[in-house]
Amino acid sequence: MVGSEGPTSWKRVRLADVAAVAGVSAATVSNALNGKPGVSAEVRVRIQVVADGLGYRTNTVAQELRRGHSRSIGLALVDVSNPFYADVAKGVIEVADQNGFATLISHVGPESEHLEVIAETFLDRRLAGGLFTSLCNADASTLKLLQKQHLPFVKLVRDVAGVDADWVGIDDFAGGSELGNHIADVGCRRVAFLGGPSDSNASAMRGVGLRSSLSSRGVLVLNGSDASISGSLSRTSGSERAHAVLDQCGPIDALVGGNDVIALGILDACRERGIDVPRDMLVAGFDNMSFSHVGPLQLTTVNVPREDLGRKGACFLFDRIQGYSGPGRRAVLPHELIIRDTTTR
Amino acid sequence: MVGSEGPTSWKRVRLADVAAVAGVSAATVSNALNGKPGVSAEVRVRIQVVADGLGYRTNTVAQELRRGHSRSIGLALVDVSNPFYADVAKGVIEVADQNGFATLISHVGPESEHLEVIAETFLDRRLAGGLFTSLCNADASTLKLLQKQHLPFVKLVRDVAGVDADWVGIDDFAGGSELGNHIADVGCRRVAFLGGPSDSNASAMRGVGLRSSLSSRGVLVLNGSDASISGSLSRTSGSERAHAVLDQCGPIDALVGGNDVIALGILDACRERGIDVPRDMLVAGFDNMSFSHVGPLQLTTVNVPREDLGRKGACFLFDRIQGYSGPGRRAVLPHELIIRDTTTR
DNA sequence: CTGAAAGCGCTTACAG
DNA sequence: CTGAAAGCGCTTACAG
Repeated sequence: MVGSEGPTSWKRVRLADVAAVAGVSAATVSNALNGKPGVSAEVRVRIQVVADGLGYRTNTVAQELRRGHSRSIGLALVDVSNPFYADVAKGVIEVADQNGFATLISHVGPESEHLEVIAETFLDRRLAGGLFTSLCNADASTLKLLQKQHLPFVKLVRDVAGVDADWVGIDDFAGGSELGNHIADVGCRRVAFLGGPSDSNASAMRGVGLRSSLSSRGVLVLNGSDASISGSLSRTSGSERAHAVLDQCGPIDALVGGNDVIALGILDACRERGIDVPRDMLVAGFDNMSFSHVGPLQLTTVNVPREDLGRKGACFLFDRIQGYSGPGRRAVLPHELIIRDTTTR
Repeated sequence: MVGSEGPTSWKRVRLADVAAVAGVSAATVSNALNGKPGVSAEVRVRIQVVADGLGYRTNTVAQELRRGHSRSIGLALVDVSNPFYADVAKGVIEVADQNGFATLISHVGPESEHLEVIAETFLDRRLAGGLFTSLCNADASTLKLLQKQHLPFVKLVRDVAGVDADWVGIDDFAGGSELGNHIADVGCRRVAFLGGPSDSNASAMRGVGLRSSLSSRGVLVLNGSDASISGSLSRTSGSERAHAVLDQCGPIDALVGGNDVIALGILDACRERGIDVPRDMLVAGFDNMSFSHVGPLQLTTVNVPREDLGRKGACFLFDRIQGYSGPGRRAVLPHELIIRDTTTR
């Protein structure tokens, strides 16, 4: 058996080895193994037997080079251990698997630090395409580089202005607006919003939607022009900003986080100050992460179909990989307001 | 500029194009771009300018084929959207990035369904190595195939008997045993354990450790030979088994989950039955997932350094990729018992 | 139905 | 310091 003659001189078995043993040409082995026509049944079987016996495995790298296209896609995200993106990644991987593609996951830094490096890696590896999350407006030039190099890609969740490409997300404005109406419905008059980063268009639209419905209902948004309105999507940021707003804005009926992680920080601050949610104040978040409905105090939030987002994005990408080349499409997936303990008195 | 002459006939610029424009040979361009000696400073600069001007990007696929080794590693896990593995993945990706390697993430099914297919993919893509989580004993033959093909890999978290390879995990027995001592310390006399899958050696050792310390303290393990002792690592499984045990085993002082997700299910069951934790009964989990300390009722658990596990595993793998070939090593990372509300009266 | 030859885009000895 | 040639392991027209 090939491969058992000592560790120093070990070589993987190549297609040429199979051809030699089977007594046919490399071309015939290639055709047989790839199920192409023009190989007699008898030879086909013989080649398969020899290949199996030798433990032959095709070399995908050589295949890709020769065929001129790879069967891998790239997914760029801020952090796989962020459950939001982990769910998106799951959807992407699922569709990629179904298409026989591998998924390569890269981490961009929290401020898109490495996006350009990642894009270049995708290019160098000749990936079939890419999916980008956590985009901010400054990334437009990098995405344009990708377009110049004809690498198909889709924008997930966040959009970036001035780059015509497929996008998949939800209607953040509508989500924010529905949440605002609910907050008004339950009688709040003085509300503060602790949003996400100012350069995320998704975060921005959530805030705009929320504030538009709130003010149309005559509800006061206390920190409209305040620094607290935007910040990082972290629990500590939520807690710190909640404290700041509670110190500065007088009585508050409800505090809304730009996502559930921020809302968790808000709940931390409430615990620290002895504020009883929902008796003394209401709290809501965004995203419907699993941790938002663990334990006795469950969070009101807006559901975002994260896996579906990943799946739909991957489908868009595979359309393009398979040759579709129309203008950028937009898929707006359904969101849903979920009312739980923290806004129910 | 190359690449602007119409969409129908677009070609990426190759090293040969750079050579032609710069008026040197391909070999010289290669040496210059790869920082090899033997290229005059003047020529080196000229080549760089031409390459940049043309928008040249090296073709990693061709490089890999020629050099005979890839700069990608594979990571197999049950599900990236499982936060346990997402954290492990984060550690792996971090170290891979530092080494200039890409990380390819594959999903094995819940019962290792696709592990063999994934292993073959890793082989076919000529990956530099692989990291495997969620392994069960039936996977030994697949791992041996990898060894026969000389693909370096490491086993993460779960171990599988009979496969000599690097392993990184924690001392699950000791973790279980410490948890058992704590449960005994707070005065419990009748305890049930709702563990993970029977073919996971990590789950098994947690149970063995817990039960050994419990019985040495004279505490009764109610479901020692019961079907409820093992099951899937899901919230519903935890809840269902908690109900079963509460129905069948008489009074219970504490219910311990094989991981935090199961413990969450136990808490669900308690809520449904009106059992007040920790007043009426104590609950503990394992893993210290972030959701275990959200909200007012925080879970006692055993911390597992998940990112470190991923990092250490990747370091082991890179040792081997860089030529180390000693026998399988074992890294036991520190765990820590974390006592919170659910076992504090 | 089968094979000889060329080529995907690089890098690596080897000569000069 | 630079270049011509061979080759990594495949696949793809093209002949026979």
